[in-house]
Amino acid sequence: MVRNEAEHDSMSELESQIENRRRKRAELDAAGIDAYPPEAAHDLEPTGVRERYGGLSGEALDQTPVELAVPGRVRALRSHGKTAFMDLHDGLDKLQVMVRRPQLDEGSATVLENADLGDYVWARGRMMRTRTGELTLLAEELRMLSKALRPLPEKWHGLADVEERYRRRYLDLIVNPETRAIFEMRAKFVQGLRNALNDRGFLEVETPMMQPLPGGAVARPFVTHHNALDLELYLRVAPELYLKRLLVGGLHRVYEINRNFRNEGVSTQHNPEFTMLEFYWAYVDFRHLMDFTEQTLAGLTEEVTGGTQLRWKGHELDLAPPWNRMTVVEAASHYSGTPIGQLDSLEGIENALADAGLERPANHDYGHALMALFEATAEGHLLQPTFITQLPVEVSPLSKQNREDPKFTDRFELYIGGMEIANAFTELNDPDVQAARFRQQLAAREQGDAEAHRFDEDYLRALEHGMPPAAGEGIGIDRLTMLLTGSESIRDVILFPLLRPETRSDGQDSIGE
RNA sequence: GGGCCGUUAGCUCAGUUGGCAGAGCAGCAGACUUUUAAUCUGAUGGUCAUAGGUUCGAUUCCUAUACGGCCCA
Repeated sequence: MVRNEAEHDSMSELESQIENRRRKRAELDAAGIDAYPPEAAHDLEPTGVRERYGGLSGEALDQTPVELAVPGRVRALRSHGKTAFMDLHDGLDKLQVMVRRPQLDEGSATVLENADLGDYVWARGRMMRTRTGELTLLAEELRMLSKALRPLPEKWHGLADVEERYRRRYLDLIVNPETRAIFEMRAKFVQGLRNALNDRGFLEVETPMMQPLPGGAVARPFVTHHNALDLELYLRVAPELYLKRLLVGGLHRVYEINRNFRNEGVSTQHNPEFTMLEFYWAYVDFRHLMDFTEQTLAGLTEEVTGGTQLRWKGHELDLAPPWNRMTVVEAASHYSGTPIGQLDSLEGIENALADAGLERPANHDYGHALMALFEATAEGHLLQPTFITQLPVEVSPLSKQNREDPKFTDRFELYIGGMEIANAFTELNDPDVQAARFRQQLAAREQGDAEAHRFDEDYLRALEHGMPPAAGEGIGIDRLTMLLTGSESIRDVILFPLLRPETRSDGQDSIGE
């Protein structure tokens, strides 16, 4: 296609910047300098240099010279005629490098000539302090470690465009130190959880993420296919049923920290893949897990953030034990303003739903109605850590019933900041009762409840071999990280959250259709 | 799925009640031997998300679409 002149020689701003950088790369090539050398022998990175020599005065550095080779990404470049300064970053800290052009060998001078913001550069020289007292490497030699062909976002404002931060997380991490801090805190917290469990004799295991029968949670699964076996498989919605098979197998304290996949909408609190800790503890019941949970989460919060208080959406949360404990009925009654006695029948709850202007849930039973009332009226108010106990049996197909009131199960959900953070219960280990629960779920499924639990014969068979009394819990790592870091969207605590694929904006897609 | 909002230079943002599109940073050319958001001079850089429509004229108004954000389901 013939285009007119104006279009012909036009080069976008970005293209011309890339062109400039490629030109510099070519000049390095022409000088016989490898723009992408295979290694970079060095003494310390910028953070290490500061840790080690940050306390030394200029005089001390002059008296006992320190020679160092340091690599890093060029984040600032200030040229003053015959002198130039560059800041080398390692992601945590920076080190200023000073060069005097007349004192550089020819190769180093070529590197300086052709250095841009964003390049990885290596500098060797002597440590000193400048007139302003800045700890500085006075370089005698420079090497290019990796030539960046694209420009970085602006140094001062960083990368603000939310979509760009998620799609190009590497840029977000380079220019926004808060982003890095979130993921470091997340890692530290997960490590603390592992330590807490390992210290109590738990064994970390990995169970299938691809399951022939999805189970362990009320959720819709992703479907996939194994070619060689010609087998429908589901990405797991929970590891629960496999971990409990391990209880049967005598692994009496087990846990797994990994991804679950639920085929549902995306929101500030939901990503289709998310990370859960699930652990199972033989011979204890759900009350024991409440104690363990509040102690452990409060302790780790303090360890990671320095205190038990958290700022969350303008509120001050305090994770210091003891935490509130109330039953679902108590919470629903309190926050909906319904007399507690009215909530012991399906009819009473449906009246309360109607009074609150809420629709009846599709599953026409006591448990689903009660949970609908609770979720609509109470959940968002539960800012301070609160254990909501005694969930109804209809929504708890894997929990053991309460011995006094069989309408309810020995189960709790933990709410913090208005979000469900954890879910735990005394495990149902009576194979006959479990079989009956599966049948009930099957009936619900046949009536159109796509989230109802499947009938898992292989799991029942395991229970028939005897599972010790036990309690199990799942803790949402992403949401906890949100609380710890004050992130109001789950996408801010997941490195690569699910986004729709980018489409080209040059109109090409709209032609074919 | 619904409602509201956003999309302007590589980045961060102005702006046009419809009349040649603006700044800072980055980039380019130059000056400068202790700067650190270096400074100074100069010249650049735009399909104003995409596709239609209204209009003498649309980046601006209208419609649709894409992607994103927030809220609701």
